[in-house]
Amino acid sequence: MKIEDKLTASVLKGIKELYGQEVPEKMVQLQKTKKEFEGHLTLVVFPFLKMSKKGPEQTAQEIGEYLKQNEPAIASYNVIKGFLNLTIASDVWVELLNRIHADAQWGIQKAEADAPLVMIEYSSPNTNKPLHLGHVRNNLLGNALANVMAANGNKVVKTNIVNDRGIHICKSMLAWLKYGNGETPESSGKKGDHLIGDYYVAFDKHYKAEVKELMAKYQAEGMNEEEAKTKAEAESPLMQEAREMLRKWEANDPEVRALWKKMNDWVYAGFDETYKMMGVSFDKIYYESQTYLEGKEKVLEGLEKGLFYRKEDGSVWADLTKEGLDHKLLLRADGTSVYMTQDIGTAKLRFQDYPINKMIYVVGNEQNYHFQVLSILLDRLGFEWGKDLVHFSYGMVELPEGKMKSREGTVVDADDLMEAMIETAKETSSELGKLDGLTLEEADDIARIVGLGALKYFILKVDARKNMTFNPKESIDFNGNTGPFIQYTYARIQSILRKAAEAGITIPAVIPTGIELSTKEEGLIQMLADFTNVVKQAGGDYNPSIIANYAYDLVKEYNQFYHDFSILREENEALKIFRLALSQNVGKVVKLAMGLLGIEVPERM
RNA sequence: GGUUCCGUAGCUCAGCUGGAUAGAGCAACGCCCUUCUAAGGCGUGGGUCCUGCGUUCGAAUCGCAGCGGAAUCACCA
Repeated sequence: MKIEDKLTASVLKGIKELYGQEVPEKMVQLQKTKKEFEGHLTLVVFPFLKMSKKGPEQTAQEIGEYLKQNEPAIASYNVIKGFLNLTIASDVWVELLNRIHADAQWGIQKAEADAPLVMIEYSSPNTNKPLHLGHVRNNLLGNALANVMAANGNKVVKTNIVNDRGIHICKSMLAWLKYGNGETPESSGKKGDHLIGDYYVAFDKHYKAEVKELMAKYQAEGMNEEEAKTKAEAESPLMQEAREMLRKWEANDPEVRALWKKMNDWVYAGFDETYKMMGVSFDKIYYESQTYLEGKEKVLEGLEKGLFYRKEDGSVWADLTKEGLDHKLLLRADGTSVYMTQDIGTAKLRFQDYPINKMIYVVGNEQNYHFQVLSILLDRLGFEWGKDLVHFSYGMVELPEGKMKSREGTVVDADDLMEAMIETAKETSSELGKLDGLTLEEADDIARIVGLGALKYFILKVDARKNMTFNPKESIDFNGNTGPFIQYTYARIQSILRKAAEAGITIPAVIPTGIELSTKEEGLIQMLADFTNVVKQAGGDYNPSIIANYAYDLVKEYNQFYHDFSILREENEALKIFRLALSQNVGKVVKLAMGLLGIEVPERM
């Protein structure tokens, strides 16, 4: 039983005995005592003044005295204004540590057989260019959120919907045919996704040149700038060719399809490498080329049931005015799908594959309206989870100059960024002389863990809803509130544990009670115990950043303890064992918390 | 214009399910390695919590109004 619950029960009992009233549990506000006051938990007594008919201080005194007499866990109390600060006995803390100590997966719940199934869609790249910083945020958030949901006892299916069709892919294909000279990832030594991305940029370059030329021609013929631009864009031979290619693709033209498959496979091989380095994975991948026709069927079904309506030109619409929104197009007049239709089709396939109880879409906040609409449409179409679907909406990553634009080449490439972070980590390690006595392999592994840890933590510690600025010139920090700071604390703890093992000290399964603890030590146990609540809150709020901030607070507290107290040099044997056990469990919880974020921790650094 | 989100120290951010004197990191300055990893610890300075009104014993937190910024309101995906 949690200490808070135990105390709450005692307070309720006390109120009844002192003031003769039953009060709801909600009125018992127990919170962590602020650092500047003595005590562990604080009871806010203002809500009880009406029944005690006394001032706040006197009421607090009465309740405090009652608890001291009747609740063995309470060692002492003090009253400041309307706040009753309660100090909990050392033995209670040691017993609590023992519970944490006995549970290798402290705070992490396992999914029961009847646990709800949560599907999380994230990443969702286009296959015409490599992953960039925006995807990095998406992938890290999606992966962390999946871990957090699983730690809350849900069955989790991670899924990725790959946008593998459409005009943008045709642009890359066309440029490759025209300017590629048969270049392949093998022949060029480039990653497949980067190779294709280069041709996407090449298309844009040639297209822009064409438009410019045509515009000049039309303007010379007397058109104004805007007219000339519109006409030039419409008549650009390159763009027309790309559209023709898309038509051929939709008509299953064997040649176009073969090229499409070849080039997409190059891209997937590249993506796989990036995902692997990033440490993210998927249980099931869907491709839009396979789902985009499914939505049409579902929409027509809805049309028959009278959920949607058809305009004179043949296009199909949903009337969302009752929900305070607008009319939304679902099928074009020529019968082809739009974005929304595809998402409906994907939903249909997914529900065929899995008994989904909850669907979470990790998609940027520019899609807020889309998901508002999707929720309503899925609900109308009879998907039970449609109404409560979660759009995990995250803010944009911007550069100091503003938004990243892939066509203008201002994007921060995911592979480059990870490589740069690892390189920086390596340099830093070397400067600090941390690599002495390590093999090259060990040093590389640490650099990878630390470099990626810095990047991941940098992104995950921030509330996902907020837009964030990334300055490539100022590399991500390794000191202060950072991933490496947390990893460093973990490595320190492991170093102590290694030394203890070398000295033949073993940590028993049960730490004996009967020792006097410092407030620092008690506070650390309190924080460890709190991890269960943190995981629950992160799951309930769909917010991984809570885990990140918790990990930081915990190691900051531990570092103070580490600085102020001796562990291996402590002369009192019982205390030494306790401190070792405390350190070990801090290390364990740090590793679990970072694991939820998808961040590894090194044994030394 | 409608909708949604954001606004806290010079910068990056916590805190927001109402509670005590609003916290960290970075940057600046000063101190601490013959002692378990100094990627660390300690200290100093730095705030109209966007503004106003309201609810409350109590508001950074809740409500309303306004200001500033972002996204979106496509037969693009």
